[in-house]
Amino acid sequence: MATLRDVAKTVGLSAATVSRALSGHPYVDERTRGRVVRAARELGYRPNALARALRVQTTRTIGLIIPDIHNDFYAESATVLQGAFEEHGYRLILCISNSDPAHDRSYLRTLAEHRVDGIVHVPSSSIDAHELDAGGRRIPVVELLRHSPDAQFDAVLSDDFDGAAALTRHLLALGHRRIAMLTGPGAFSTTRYRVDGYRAALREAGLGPNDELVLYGSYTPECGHDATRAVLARTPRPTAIFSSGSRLTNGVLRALAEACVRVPDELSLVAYEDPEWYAISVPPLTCYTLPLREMGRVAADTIIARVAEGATPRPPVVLRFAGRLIVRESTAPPRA
Amino acid sequence: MATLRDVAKTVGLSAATVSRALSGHPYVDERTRGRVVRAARELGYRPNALARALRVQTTRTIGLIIPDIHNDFYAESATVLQGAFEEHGYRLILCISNSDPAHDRSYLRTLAEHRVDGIVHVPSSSIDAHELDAGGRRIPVVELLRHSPDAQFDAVLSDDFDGAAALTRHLLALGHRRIAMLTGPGAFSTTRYRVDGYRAALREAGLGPNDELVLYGSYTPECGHDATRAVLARTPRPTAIFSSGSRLTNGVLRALAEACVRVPDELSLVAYEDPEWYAISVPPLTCYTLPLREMGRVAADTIIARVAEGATPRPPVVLRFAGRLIVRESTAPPRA
DNA sequence: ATCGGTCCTGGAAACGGTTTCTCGCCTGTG
DNA sequence: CACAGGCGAGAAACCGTTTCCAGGACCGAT
Repeated sequence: MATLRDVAKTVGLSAATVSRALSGHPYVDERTRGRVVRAARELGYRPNALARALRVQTTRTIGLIIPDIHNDFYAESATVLQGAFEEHGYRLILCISNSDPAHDRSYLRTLAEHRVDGIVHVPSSSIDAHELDAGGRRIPVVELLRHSPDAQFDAVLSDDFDGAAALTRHLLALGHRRIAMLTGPGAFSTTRYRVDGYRAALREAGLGPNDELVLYGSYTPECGHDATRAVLARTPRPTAIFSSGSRLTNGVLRALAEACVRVPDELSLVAYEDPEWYAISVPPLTCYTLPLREMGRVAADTIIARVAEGATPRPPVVLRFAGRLIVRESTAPPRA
Repeated sequence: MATLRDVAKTVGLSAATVSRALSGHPYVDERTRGRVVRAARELGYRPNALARALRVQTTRTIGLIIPDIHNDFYAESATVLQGAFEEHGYRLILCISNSDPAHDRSYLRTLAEHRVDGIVHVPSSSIDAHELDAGGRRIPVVELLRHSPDAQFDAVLSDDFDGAAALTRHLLALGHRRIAMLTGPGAFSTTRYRVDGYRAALREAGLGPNDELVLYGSYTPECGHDATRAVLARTPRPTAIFSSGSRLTNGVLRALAEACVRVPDELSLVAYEDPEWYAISVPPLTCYTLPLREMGRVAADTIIARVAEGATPRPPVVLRFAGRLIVRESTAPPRA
């Protein structure tokens, strides 16, 4: 077995003393401690984290729910968060929701049942706050990147409105007027803000809202591919495409290559996010990059602070991080 | 609080009955069950997974340790595994080791302390089998993609030898003779097998082992970039590059673009793995793709079977999956 | 000699579920 | 009427820790 009691038995001490000896408690004789640690090692004793957590009512574990592990966007966040938690002695449980509200809720429930101390959530659904009640107290939640506005959670967001507006303005300044926007589900706050930013930029330029050029879908390469084909078939054909996610961009490029449309000569392309391969794409892509590392760190600090302060009610804080436009070679003035 | 006993108190029953009512036990009056579930819902009762696990001595949780979440290779494995576990009612705890042996071991220990029922491991170090003793029994482990040969674990591997040989033969058949190989740490089994495959293909072609053309590093874009610059500086310059990992490939392409080396006119490029962007790269990359989905599923089935059969000792099985050469447009006969 | 601290150690009660054992009740049967 | 057996429910033990409460030993001060 090798439980605490087994160790206690072999050294002829009580479980209490063994526990104290191993957890560095003062008031335990150094020779006794030596005997205990030696016996523990020999028996291959490994503490049971479950039992400990049950007793001390804290797991030092934080749950992270992200929609998609293939998206650099979220992969990067996960990496940063994990590093930050490690520094503070927290473990990370990573869940992948595939942007499915049912999965989303199910993971939330699971994490609550496992009594994680806190949750960092990239929501794919709006959630009932009381789903998070567990063992009497409310589990602290920090929302990352996406926002469920009615629920009163802390949030660390990017300024999607500004980002989309910046990309659109860049195209407008080059002279583009028919700009197709490819984006994800309208249910996500990110999608809505980006579309709003796009519209606002058009309005600034005195253009009416051409909502027939906004194509909603899911953030997958297939969707980007199909939407691009649809865009290319339009008459008059748009002179620029705004891809609202890196996996969409993948499909966009494939469709453009299939149709032998040259970028930026025949069509300009701007994209949200900046995964590794944007810079080495041919041509390198003009994009809007987010300070993901910083955002991840802030999210980690926020949730850790919330956990530490306990149930003290404090109004939620919402932070928005500005990104940066990177002009590369996928944009040029329209030809015609 | 909302514990089981609280529910019991409000409906005037014993904790035992409430437990039975909620877990679908027979021999509990249907009207009683109704009252219990109603009360549980009203009180917001949420079972404590820790307490349950402590009692029933199983967590229905499986740990997965991967080196790098940014690598499509592992991201895909994680996705497949998660899906498979979900079907069988297992949860997944995902740990990212960054290919650091210290992290690797630390996660192994953490997972053991949390009494996961099994572990799927992409090893970054050779591990002591007895590190996995926990609560008396040995936690089952399945190794994925990489192999620690001395430890007696089940393993689901790709045939790295064959893959590297296939890519090298493809280049040789086109007439290449000076083929540089860019690869990761020599400590990984994957790296060693791939280098062996490369050497074997050269030997078949009657070429001596030109080990000065094998550049070891780490599987990062920076490393690919720097190694490529080093390769380009060699005289005579190699006519082809073999990139042994997708993040390496990223750096290779960037370095080639900076040096204005055209692919495949001036230099051919083959790459291991096949992430989404290989096909839309310019030119699309010739590569060796692995049946990741299938491998993930087999790994999941294997670990679940091991968990189910308990401590029954059974000799470890090692499976190797063959991949497939995909010839795209990054390879051509050498010019000179 | 008594008292009041430190310094060690042990007993026992949690933590929140599950499971075994037991027991009473009811019904049907010989 | 005695009895077997199925059903429903409760008491108590258990999982492996931590921690509160006590108590004994030892020391110096009163």
